[in-house]
Amino acid sequence: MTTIYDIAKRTGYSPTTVSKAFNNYSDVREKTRQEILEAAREMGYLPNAHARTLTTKKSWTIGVLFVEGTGAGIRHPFFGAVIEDFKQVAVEKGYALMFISKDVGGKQSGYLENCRIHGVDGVVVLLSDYGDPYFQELLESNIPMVILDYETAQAHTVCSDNTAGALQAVEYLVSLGHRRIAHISGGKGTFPGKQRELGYIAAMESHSLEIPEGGIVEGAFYSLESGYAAMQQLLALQERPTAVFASGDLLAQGAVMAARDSGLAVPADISVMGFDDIELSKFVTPALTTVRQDTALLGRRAAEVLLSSIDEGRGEMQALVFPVEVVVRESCAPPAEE
Amino acid sequence: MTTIYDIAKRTGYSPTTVSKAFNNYSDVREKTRQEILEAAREMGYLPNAHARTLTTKKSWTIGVLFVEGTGAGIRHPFFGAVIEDFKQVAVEKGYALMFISKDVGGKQSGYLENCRIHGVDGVVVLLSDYGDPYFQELLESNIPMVILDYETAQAHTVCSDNTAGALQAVEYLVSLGHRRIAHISGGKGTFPGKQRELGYIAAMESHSLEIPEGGIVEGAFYSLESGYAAMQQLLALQERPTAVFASGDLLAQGAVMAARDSGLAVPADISVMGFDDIELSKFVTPALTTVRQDTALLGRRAAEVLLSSIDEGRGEMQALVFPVEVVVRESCAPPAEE
DNA sequence: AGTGAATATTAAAGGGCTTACATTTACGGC
DNA sequence: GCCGTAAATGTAAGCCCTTTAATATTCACT
Repeated sequence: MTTIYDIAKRTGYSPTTVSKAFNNYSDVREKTRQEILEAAREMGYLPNAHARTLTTKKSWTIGVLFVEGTGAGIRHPFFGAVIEDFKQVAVEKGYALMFISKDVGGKQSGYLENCRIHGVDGVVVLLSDYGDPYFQELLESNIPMVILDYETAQAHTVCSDNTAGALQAVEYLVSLGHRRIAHISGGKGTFPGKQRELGYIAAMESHSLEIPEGGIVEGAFYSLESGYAAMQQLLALQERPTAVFASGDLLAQGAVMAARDSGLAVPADISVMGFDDIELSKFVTPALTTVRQDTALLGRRAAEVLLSSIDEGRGEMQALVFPVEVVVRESCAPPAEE
Repeated sequence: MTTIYDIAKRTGYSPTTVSKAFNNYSDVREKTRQEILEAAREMGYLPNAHARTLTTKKSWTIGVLFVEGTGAGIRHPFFGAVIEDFKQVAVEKGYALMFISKDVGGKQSGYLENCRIHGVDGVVVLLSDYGDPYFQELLESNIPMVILDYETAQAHTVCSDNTAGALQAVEYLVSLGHRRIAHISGGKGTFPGKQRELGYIAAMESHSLEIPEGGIVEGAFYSLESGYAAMQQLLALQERPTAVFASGDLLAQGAVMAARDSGLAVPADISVMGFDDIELSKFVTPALTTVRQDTALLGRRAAEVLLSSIDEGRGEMQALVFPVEVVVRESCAPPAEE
């Protein structure tokens, strides 16, 4: 492995000068720099990131805290899309991404601990359970951080305007003529779930529509299965709703399947609307009418916020909220005449 | 930041002993170790991975080479699933995962270079374009490596039995009574694409079935759009095939949509079969009959192969091939009477 | 020539950890 | 009491790089 010492020996300069040549110090003569760079190329020199980090305290590494345990992980359609765009700008700026787990080598250690051990310069958080004590510990720390799908004054946050999204969704259903609109809520603990539920309630109130007794059902983990189960509950209601707004696309799709299995046609007999616009939503039949989040924008802006927080200190915490839009497809229609 | 020197000072032992205490050397007395560990805990000591790596030459980091550029990246449904399981066993064994890009900080540098700079202990490769010269460069190197969805004698490889899968697919279609079976092939450059096409051809021959002129169409990037276009070509054929075997689920789904847009019902008028069994395949209508790859197994075994290659030297190259299975759902049926 | 200011180069000190090797301590046996 | 061995601990060098402060060189100008 070639080091700056080897280059120094070969060119006759000191290691100091060699190092400076690579780091574009203004006090090495252009001719000298060229000589050194040329030698480095010939010798196949590559800098050692660990040695550099050891002295500079800067690792050029960003920790990625990704949903663990639920079995979704990297597969998670929404977070997966966001992180991909995040990665693009981070890499562009010279950073590498590293997954931070809480149990490494079978030892329970926690996110913060692993961040410290690896000396990451910052962290991007994409979790669904923000109650996790290990996450809280990280949150208390002073590591530059950006969190997705969550809001807190303790860190920069980036999320979609869930409340407004839910509002728009209900608006749309109302505009089709629906009045008995039920809601399949996201998991209790999730931030977007709460927001969307709030938006739903607010929208119903603003139209003076009554929320049917039992008209809000919780679906766990945003999973297809829980959407299915939730829909079964809704269909068993005294007065069956004519439209259902689900907090996630998978929940919605589960609802569609439950309706179908009960002999109801979507959207002829009952309308179903989702949230997220994950990839599969345009392929299912009927294609899902939903609320689209701009994942590319979320990812990109999250990266920008984090990087500038790394460069310029944490500064004022930013809570970025991005607008969403209703994507009309085939799963909603005016209610059937009664 | 607490270091072993701080602990040494506080406990009165030397840094050496402190280091040994952490590394479970047998020559520190149990009582001493306890004292040191206790002090470390009180002082909030955490080891510095970079310093450790610098001396030991072992980074406990695995580089992940993930499809770039096509826009799919982490979203890629198949690779995403595989890497998730890979990650699980790697983390379990104490490794962290780091994404390796070829252009960092706007500089074109290449995979190998970045692996060296970060001193990764090994690399897992999930690419679709294995012709990339930067990948070739990496392949020539001696970095422990496991490659997915590819075969070469130069590295350990893990893939599904694509040929057999294609064979089984055709078998199944034949068993339903189909004889005019067309194929939508994967991209020219992809390894699984070639394998599956070969399997298709072999299967057709073994049944003495003629491959219709123009009955093999290439779909680029395994994308929905190219599946759609390919299907349009097939439907325009003199004698329309009664069944189409597509090299990927997205291709297949595109084909289904093309058929539908041409006024054909799937599977009543034409059967469509896919490959991969990505998540959405069970949600579309008709649910896609396809060939399932065991992504969990692929990921897990890939990790095991890589880790043992790291521990015990590269050794004999292994080419692991895993069986696949036909998943019967709704998109295939016996051909219509003529 | 001599001065001072600017420019170019280097020595040396870390950064936090591991490890080969050296040294000290403990202890049973004579 | 002294020796030898095994067990426990310590010294010091080294991993590769950066950075501060000091030294050397150049050059313009009296």
